[in-house]
Amino acid sequence: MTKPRSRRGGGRPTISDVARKAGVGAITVSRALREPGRVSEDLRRQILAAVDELGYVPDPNARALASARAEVFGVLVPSLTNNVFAEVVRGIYDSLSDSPFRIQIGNTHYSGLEEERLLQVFGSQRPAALIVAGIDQTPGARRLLENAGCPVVQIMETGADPVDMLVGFSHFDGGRTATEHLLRAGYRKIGFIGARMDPRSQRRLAGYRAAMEAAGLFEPRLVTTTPVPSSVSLGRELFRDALAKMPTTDGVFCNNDDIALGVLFECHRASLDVPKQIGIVGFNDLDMMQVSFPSITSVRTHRYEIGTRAVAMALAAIAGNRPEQRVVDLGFELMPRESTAR
Amino acid sequence: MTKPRSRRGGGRPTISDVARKAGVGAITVSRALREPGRVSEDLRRQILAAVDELGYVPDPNARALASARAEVFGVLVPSLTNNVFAEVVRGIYDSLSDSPFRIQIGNTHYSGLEEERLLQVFGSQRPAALIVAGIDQTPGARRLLENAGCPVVQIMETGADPVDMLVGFSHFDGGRTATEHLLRAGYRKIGFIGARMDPRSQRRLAGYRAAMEAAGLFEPRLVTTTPVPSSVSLGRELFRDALAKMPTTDGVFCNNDDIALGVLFECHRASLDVPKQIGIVGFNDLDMMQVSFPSITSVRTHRYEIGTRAVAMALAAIAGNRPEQRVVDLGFELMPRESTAR
DNA sequence: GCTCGACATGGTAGCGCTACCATTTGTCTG
DNA sequence: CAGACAAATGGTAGCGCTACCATGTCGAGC
Repeated sequence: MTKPRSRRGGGRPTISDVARKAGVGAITVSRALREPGRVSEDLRRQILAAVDELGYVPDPNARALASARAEVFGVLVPSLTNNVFAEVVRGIYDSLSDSPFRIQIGNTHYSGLEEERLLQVFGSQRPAALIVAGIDQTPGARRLLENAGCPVVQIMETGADPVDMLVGFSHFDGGRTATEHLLRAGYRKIGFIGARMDPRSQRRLAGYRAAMEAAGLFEPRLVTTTPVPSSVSLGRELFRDALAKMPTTDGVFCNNDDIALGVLFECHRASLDVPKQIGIVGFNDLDMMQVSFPSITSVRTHRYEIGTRAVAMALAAIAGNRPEQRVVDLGFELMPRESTAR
Repeated sequence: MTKPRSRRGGGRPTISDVARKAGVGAITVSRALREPGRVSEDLRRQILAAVDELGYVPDPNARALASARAEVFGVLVPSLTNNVFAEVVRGIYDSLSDSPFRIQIGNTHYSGLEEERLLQVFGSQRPAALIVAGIDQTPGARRLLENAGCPVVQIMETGADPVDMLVGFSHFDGGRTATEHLLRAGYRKIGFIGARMDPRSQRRLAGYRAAMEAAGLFEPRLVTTTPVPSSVSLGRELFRDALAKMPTTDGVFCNNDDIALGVLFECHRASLDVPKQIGIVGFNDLDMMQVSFPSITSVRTHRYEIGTRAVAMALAAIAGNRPEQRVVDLGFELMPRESTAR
């Protein structure tokens, strides 16, 4: 009658090792670790001492299995290298670093199908919460989110009909505000240059169009877009295309700051004076916008805050006090700079 | 005598539901899913049909508990927003997207203690593999890696004494090569500008210093560094500081491309001719380096490949055929451009 | 015909933890 | 001082899966 002790486990201490050492029941150890308030001061001390001495670390897999709930935040973003999402993710990490929650990031590559697949994978773990970028999920993905059985926060946008909660801002308004700024500065032949053209870019384009139409200045040939992923070099190329199409262009609203920077560099190369001959507005307001020469006007978005706020809302919902405000609009801020100061 | 069926689980189908439906034992379902070759054609078809019909998805937590091994890659990087690590992580994701492995990223914030803490957390899950940035772990972290019981790949550097496997390149050589290039182009008062100054930056600085000393041109006052995180605007500031200290500076080797871009912008602002009056070399060769005006010489590093290669090595080790080459040097490539062409 | 081993399948017993319920003890009420 | 009730602790029975071992079947080899 030998005890088969630790058939597979690498001999790591388990909760009953701790319990034995502390002279208590296993369940009390479990409680001492998760709800310290429910265990008497004395025992708690004893237990923590035993934990320390044995170097006990709870097994999150066993925990998840027994409680039917993993201490994991699932995060779905379309890109990892895009600075915007990197900032959001950083906000999420920073807000969660002192919590017991682990983070699992999925990269959807801007694909609805991939998003659906990842949602399936993430859902099978019974995560504590899900944070997903965007509001344009496929019907299948939306159903998965609705049945996830955990708080869900959609991020980056605003809208009336979130799955559960929503934090972001209006890309349409951002695009319109940027364009109106150029109009106010006196630019007339204002182009739109955009890469990737995901749903958010589309909404910024729609905002641009609304502003241009309101001014009676919209022309389809002012719009230059591509589904290719955004980059500084692409910005330069697209601007050249745009100028070839419309040589009288006197301003551009760029889909994002990378594109804007590419446009600025092309202006330097082509000896086009910014802001005199060409006005430039970017989107997101990365650090470099204020440093470039000339500095570039941009629409500042609160990316890091979107991450922290999404986590805060999810944590509140987990704790049982779901925020009454299910949709949070963090807005944006136009940062006028030299590139439009003529 | 009611059956307590699914006391807690959200009523999701389990492996025995599938087994019952397919008319086989649970263990056969398990095998059909993990080692299809060991189950007869007939049963396999039946089982997969049942899986489909019920919408069965295996519970990774239960799986991990039973097999004492989670299908998780733990990845530890010092920053999520730094483009360099974002690219590495992208490589890791892309290489793992068709595998059953999930990815868990930890952000160490350049802190050895935080790295140690995260290693503890990650280790408790019994991950399939660990990928960690750098070779300068604390003794405690190194011990945790050695006892992780899974393949470990250190990345971003080369060295003689990896914990297990290592993929990267020599930052010292990179720094020296960049500096030698400036020297060859005729620059003499070459400054070093660096932010953050993590171990890799330190090695690049050491490479710079070696090259300058070999040329008999090293001076401590040519070096301008700060522990502050890197950014374009910081690059501009540091360059101003450097010029104030050493007005005769005629070239700079920048710790990274952000700093280099900041230097370039400051040159524009101060009407310093690049490359005539000031030569600039960056590090990493981000896309924008080739687009800027003038384009900036940089040291191209193979970040994405570091990620894919690290995963390939880990997967090989998991499969039992540990690569004979435990240390892989992916090298780097100097990209000479206008910023040093005088 | 019989043994042997390869192959296919299944049963049993956990993996390490927590939900649920039971028990004990102490404290407060009337 | 009985009764009620809260607080502290423990036992039992799983969570859903897989490692391990057992069983059955079949054809090859003697």
